[in-house]
Amino acid sequence: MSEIESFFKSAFSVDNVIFGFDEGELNILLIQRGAAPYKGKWALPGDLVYPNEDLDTAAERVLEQLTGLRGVYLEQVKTFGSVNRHPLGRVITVAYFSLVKVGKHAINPASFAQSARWHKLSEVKDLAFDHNEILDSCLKRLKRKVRTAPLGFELLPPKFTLSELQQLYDSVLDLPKKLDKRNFRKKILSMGFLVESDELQEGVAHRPAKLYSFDRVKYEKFLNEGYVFDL
Amino acid sequence: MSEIESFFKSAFSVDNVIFGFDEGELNILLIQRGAAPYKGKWALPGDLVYPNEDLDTAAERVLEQLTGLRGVYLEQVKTFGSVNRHPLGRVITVAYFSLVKVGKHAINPASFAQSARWHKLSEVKDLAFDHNEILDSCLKRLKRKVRTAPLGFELLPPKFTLSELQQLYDSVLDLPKKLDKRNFRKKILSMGFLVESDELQEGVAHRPAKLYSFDRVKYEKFLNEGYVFDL
DNA sequence: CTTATATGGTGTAAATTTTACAATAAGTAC
DNA sequence: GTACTTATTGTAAAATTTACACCATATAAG
Repeated sequence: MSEIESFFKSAFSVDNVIFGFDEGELNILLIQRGAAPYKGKWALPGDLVYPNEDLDTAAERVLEQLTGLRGVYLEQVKTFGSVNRHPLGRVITVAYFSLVKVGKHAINPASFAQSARWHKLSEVKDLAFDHNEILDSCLKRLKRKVRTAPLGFELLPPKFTLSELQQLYDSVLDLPKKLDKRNFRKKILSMGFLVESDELQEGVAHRPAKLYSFDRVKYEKFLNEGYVFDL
Repeated sequence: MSEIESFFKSAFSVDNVIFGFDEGELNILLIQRGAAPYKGKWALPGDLVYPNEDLDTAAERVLEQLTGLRGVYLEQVKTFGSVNRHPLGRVITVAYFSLVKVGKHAINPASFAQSARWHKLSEVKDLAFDHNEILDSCLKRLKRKVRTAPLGFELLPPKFTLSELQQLYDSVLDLPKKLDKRNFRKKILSMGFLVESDELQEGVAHRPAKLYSFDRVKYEKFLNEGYVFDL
């Protein structure tokens, strides 16, 4: 094999850390591998990139095949290419993370693996390949990004309470101390892109909270006036 | 050709945005292409990744072959993989940026291209391939990173004046208003990891400034005490 | 229906950080 | 020695961040 040919003995893939928020906790969607290598192990959903497919498109495809969702938030994070990261050959993988609303979709593992399900982030361990490292990178990115862009809303239903929103931030940021309730509400409301609905929370055994929603147009105005999201 | 084979009809490369700081301005090191495609055009230095080479190693190699420098700051930024980004085939490229001290090295274009030289960032335009887009991403990353980590020092000689340091920040950040001199000095000195030397600036036609240097050990202490670099 | 329980919702004062701003000091050039 | 250029330093006002506690309103239990 000529030297130039050997450059083409490689493939590239995308892997997707799909974050969801459920039961007050950050979750990720994993597949269980149905074949070697790492048969039976949990792994990030991913696939080889098709020859005529852009990277972002491949990441969207993986997500859509698994969840049926389109148009969700997706961000490229980092590329992993250690020589021996894949037992069967040289495969470099581009890691993405996406944010989905848990429950707004059915999971279809068939196209990928023997099974797939949500895992509490706190219970994830020992993934296939270098996927623990990939997860760490994506989580770190999420923690940063969630403070500088209004991404939290991608993980919540269209209408949510301020406590749910704060719980989300507390969970994602995982700070030694929880955010202060009054200060959090003051700050997020002062930005002016959350709109109060006239609906209330239902089915709770206590005073129901008001439901709010994120107004994208108002957020654009907020940006155009020179403000920045910073939590 | 079988479908699986077609996955291997691709290659990957690294491209490196090498930043330097000279004459009060941010500069980048470009090569001039000696062969098609884009013959004669200026481009980012880069190369295919060897079959047994890690991505970071490839980026270090490109930098070392061009400048002779090792151990400089290098950071992966983003991967570009549009189907048609390379006229000769499917090549995805992992973009890195590095920070070097201009003048501490000789440039050796031979291994890459017909020539190579530093360009003022403000005068760079119309690069080969999608390299303008890559440059934009790296510059954006640098702008963010320089405020949250003590990277500026990588672009300066070991001993520098506070005015040089501020000039660097003004240049990199390119804000509508320059930083305030007194506030800048107060803030950076209060972090406690710049050490004043007993030397003075030489060869200037005005009061010479004190020279300072960055103390990496003191910076580690600063971090361990829970502070964060934030400028 | 009364009480227990749980979360929702709200304001203010102190501490800290950020901002704005100008006069003197110390060199070289002529 | 005079002109010129950049170096160096402090303070007051404004803005932001932090800390903190009580009453409201719903369901659940008795």
